[in-house]
Amino acid sequence: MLDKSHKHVSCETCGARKSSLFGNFCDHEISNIDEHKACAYYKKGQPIFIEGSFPRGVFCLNQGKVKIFTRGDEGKEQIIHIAKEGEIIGFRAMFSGEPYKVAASTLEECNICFIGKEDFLNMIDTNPTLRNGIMKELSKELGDRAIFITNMAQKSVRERLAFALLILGDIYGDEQINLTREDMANFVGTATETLIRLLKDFKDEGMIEIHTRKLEIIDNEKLMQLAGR
Amino acid sequence: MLDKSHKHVSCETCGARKSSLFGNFCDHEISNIDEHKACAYYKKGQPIFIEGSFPRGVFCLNQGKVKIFTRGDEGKEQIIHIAKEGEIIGFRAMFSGEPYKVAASTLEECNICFIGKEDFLNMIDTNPTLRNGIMKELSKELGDRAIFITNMAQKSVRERLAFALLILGDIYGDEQINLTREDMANFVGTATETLIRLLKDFKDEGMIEIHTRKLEIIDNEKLMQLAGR
DNA sequence: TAAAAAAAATGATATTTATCATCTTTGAAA
DNA sequence: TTTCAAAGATGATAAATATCATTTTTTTTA
Repeated sequence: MLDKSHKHVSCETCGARKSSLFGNFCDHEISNIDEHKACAYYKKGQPIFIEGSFPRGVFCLNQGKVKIFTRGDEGKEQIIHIAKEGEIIGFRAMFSGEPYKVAASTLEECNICFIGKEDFLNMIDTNPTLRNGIMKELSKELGDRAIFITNMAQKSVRERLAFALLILGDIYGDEQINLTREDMANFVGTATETLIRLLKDFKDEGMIEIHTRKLEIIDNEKLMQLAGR
Repeated sequence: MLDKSHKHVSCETCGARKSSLFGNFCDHEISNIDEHKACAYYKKGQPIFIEGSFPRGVFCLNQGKVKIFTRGDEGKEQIIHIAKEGEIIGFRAMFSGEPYKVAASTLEECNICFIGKEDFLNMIDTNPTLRNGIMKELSKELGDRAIFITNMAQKSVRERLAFALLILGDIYGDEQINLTREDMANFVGTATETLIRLLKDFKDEGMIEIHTRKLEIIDNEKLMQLAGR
């Protein structure tokens, strides 16, 4: 259980920072963020920002997992990305000048820090390393999404599930994958019932183990083979 | 028929430039590009760069249309974007440090200029306006691709075709849409046969007119309604 | 302009996946 | 604990779309 107070989480001691875009900031820069940011505890299932609203800053994920998603015409969610500790969320809309095209909400309890738009853009202007890191990140994601689109268009649901499980395995690390069947279906891009049936198949075929809500990957090799490439 | 010589196309007189990211460059900056770029004529169907290779610079589209695509496991193309006059192509891989995740090839005769990596990155570093333009572009595309993914996951082929036709209508402007059925199917993300059948339905329903290879949009309203939103 | 190649079109059929209805299990709250 | 709501699971059925085989039309090139 996380600390639910709104106590300040220092960037200096933030375990997630090392792996983040702020990873190589010097002391001076770190204390600059520390002074300007606000920290907050989020319950499971809480929205961080919603589609269509205008961004007022970026969010830095100190602890927990967050889903980034859009909604189709009938309101069904499509999960585009699952962010983990250390990721900066919502910086895309900071540059595009458009309102958010995606929404973000927590998948579990989270500690999230907020950096205001002005402060963030200021950092970008004055810190080439951060700037290059951001540009690199934007570019990488753009490439990933091209592949995501192609998978959606050409792979079967079964293949996409294998692909999704591999990604989820990376995100959850040593922890077991912990998502509702609905969220998982919305990540794979299929109906919840179809996802449930396929998970059972995967279990029967020895690729995963199902511990009620949590999933464990047993045969990475086989999943990779099935996912293609 | 375009000029097939490898004659230098001057940025000063380039009609496509006004609407491009170089649109507001001053004389000094323009002549800087002019000195460092190379111009080339491309035939229809010629590759500009391929998936997996390493980028050596960016391409500036002076005349013609270019498809940006990936290939799925069975080699089938998925068209991610169709670039038109004025667009800069291939700058994503310039920042990501990765090889190209997409390929580009011409859909018609093109005049394309090339700016080397070093020169381009130099411009980015020293020209904040260009840099912000690039970041805005990356961000916008990222948002567009989130919607693309969602459409793929949740819309029927019929709805996606309507959506695709609207986008193609924008790209082709007053010209008629001019793509092979296969390319169009690879943009919509469906089988060529399915696309052909649906085009006939759309014609019968009065949404488009088919002039052999070229398509004309007749009822924009109806397409928008069908595409959803 | 004829021949060949590429693209477009059509029909029949199979397969995948969504949808709807219902039932069971799990976890949270009273 | 017991109770209730949410999540998970299952079965039957329908619909959408892919696939394969074949024919026709258009475009390219010799």
